[in-house]
Amino acid sequence: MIDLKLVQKNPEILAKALKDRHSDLDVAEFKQLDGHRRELLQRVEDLKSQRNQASAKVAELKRNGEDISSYVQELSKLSDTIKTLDVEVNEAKEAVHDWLMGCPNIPDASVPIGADENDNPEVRRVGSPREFDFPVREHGEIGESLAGFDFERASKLAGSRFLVSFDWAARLDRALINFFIDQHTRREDYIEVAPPYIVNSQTMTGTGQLPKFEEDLFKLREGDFYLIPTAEVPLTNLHAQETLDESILPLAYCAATPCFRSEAGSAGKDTRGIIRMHQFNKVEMVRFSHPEHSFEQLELMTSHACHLLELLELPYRVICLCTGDMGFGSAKTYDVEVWLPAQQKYREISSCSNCIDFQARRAGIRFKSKGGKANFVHTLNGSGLPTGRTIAALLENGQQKDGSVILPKVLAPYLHGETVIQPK
RNA sequence: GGAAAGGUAGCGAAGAGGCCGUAACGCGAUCGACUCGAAAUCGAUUUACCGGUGAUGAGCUGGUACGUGGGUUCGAAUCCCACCCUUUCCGCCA
Repeated sequence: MIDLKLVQKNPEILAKALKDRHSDLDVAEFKQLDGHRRELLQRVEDLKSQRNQASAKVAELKRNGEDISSYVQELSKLSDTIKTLDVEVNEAKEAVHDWLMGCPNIPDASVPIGADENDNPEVRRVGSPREFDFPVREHGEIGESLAGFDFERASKLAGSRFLVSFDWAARLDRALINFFIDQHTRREDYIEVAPPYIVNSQTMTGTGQLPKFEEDLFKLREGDFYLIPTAEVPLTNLHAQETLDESILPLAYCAATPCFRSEAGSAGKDTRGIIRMHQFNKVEMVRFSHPEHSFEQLELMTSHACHLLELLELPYRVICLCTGDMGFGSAKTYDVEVWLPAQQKYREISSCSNCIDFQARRAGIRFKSKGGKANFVHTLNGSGLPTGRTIAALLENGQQKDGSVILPKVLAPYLHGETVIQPK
């Protein structure tokens, strides 16, 4: 949620942000809703002030044993008026709140202005795509031919966009999780967390999945429960409604969890392979930062995702999402894209965002210095990394002419030394 | 799933229709006094949000909040209803 005060005092800032994002929201509508709310509020608060004064008088009279019946009748009328007006005030408040909850974050000044993914500038490119002297196969085919992926049985068990992994593929998934987590917790400053995979609607609202993007989520039939689409949701909400001591910032968490996404609206996209699944495993990084340092923290966190790809010897590039392509809650996002030889394209493997105070305000995550005033922290999140897309990249980039796949040496300790996947 | 107890400031906890919500009492935190310094002691300060005014500050001023949402009442932390959560016990279970 963006700052109410900011919209009231500087509506032109939000107007520009909405235009740059190609949003169809109109600040004029907010002005009208908020004006209405304030007008009603003033009226009802004035009446309540009258009632409070009168009530004190009634109490005093009653204590002295005097007759209060004449007051009671008049106050009854006043209370009825207040009750009616209170309903209107609540509706007006809700309208303003709903508008704000549906309003995206304001992009940082450093974010390039653009309409869609074609306007995302490349920040840097690392490693160079390998030259192949044989026809390159796509990862789904490689995985199936090496008896690691079983799409048919996955479809039988659950449906399309699911995967059953066997043998080396299942082991590789587990190895990558351990490798990523070890890097984050031993080399960097992340604290490993094992959060719930199911959260309630308040938690989903804190990070911005609700109320606007409910169709992207899997909702459980019983109770107020949703499957997490990313560990960003439980990790960021760990400190919801808390005031942190300033000295513990920056605070970093990572978690390996399955992620569940309905992929509504992506029919026909990435139907081959394992790029877009309803369920996949991912290690997520989340950082809580002092507002003054959050953009440095974004660079740092992005470098953590990139470092993993370097260790895995995968060519990648980093792009900066333009205003039109950025996610709802983000003020600035870097996407890290890994090279997929079969597609002859860089494809998103990590998305690192600084949400500034947007999520912190929704979830009530504050920090306080000694003797200072509480203020909202800045929250950041990034993939580091998803196992599925990483495996896809490893298979395509490591494929050999004889059908085998050579995996990077760095994974050897996690695979009992077996870094070559041989055809049976 | 059943039963009981509970949910009030940073923490513990009192209050049981108006005299009690910047909320008793205890702890903690911040500042000050005493001290060479510390401890102990003494004193002061210490909720958030939404309006009005003002400068998105200070100050002044009004309103709201006792788990959440309703109800009764001139008036609710207090009475009634529903729900959520916590703890303990029982049942079931990896």
